[in-house]
Amino acid sequence: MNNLNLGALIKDHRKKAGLTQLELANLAGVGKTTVFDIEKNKETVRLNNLFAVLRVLNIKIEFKSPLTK
Amino acid sequence: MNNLNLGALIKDHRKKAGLTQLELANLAGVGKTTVFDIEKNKETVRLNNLFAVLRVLNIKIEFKSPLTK
DNA sequence: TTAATTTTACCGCTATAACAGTAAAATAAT
DNA sequence: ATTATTTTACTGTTATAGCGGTAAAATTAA
Repeated sequence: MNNLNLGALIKDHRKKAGLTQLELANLAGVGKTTVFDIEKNKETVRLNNLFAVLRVLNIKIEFKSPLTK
Repeated sequence: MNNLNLGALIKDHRKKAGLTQLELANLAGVGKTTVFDIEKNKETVRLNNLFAVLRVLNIKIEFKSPLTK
């Protein structure tokens, strides 16, 4: 899905990992502004930056369609 | 997963939909270069552009982690 | 084969994401 | 309450994604 709550999902995972936005940003190798934007569901972020954040939080992406099922 | 074959997945769906890169780009409201880049697994594309392409092809995204399971 | 289509790969230009500061809200801790 | 921490929201600058145009490969159709 075009998950509009991706930001909330990431924030929740970050909190449970005991990380601040700045710590997550440093671990992911992105700027703090980018983490802030991602958690605010700003969809103009770049895919590589999102991937870097997801990797730190151990969140996997799956793509599904009628063809892949 | 940080699906490295997202490009191939999209290309496959596009082909099965009988669309050219240019047609898909127009339907998604992005430039042809963007579709080309996405199919080449260029991860610096912007999330909104990827979402627009996925929507046209009816591909859904899911995020999974030990916490969401 | 040849012709038509599509994909790949450039180009220059424009718009803006990403960045590190900074500072003010908001939240949490004492 | 006060203090410390974190988040939010700006800034100016820099790097580059995205764009249409073009043209050459590659692929497909005739």
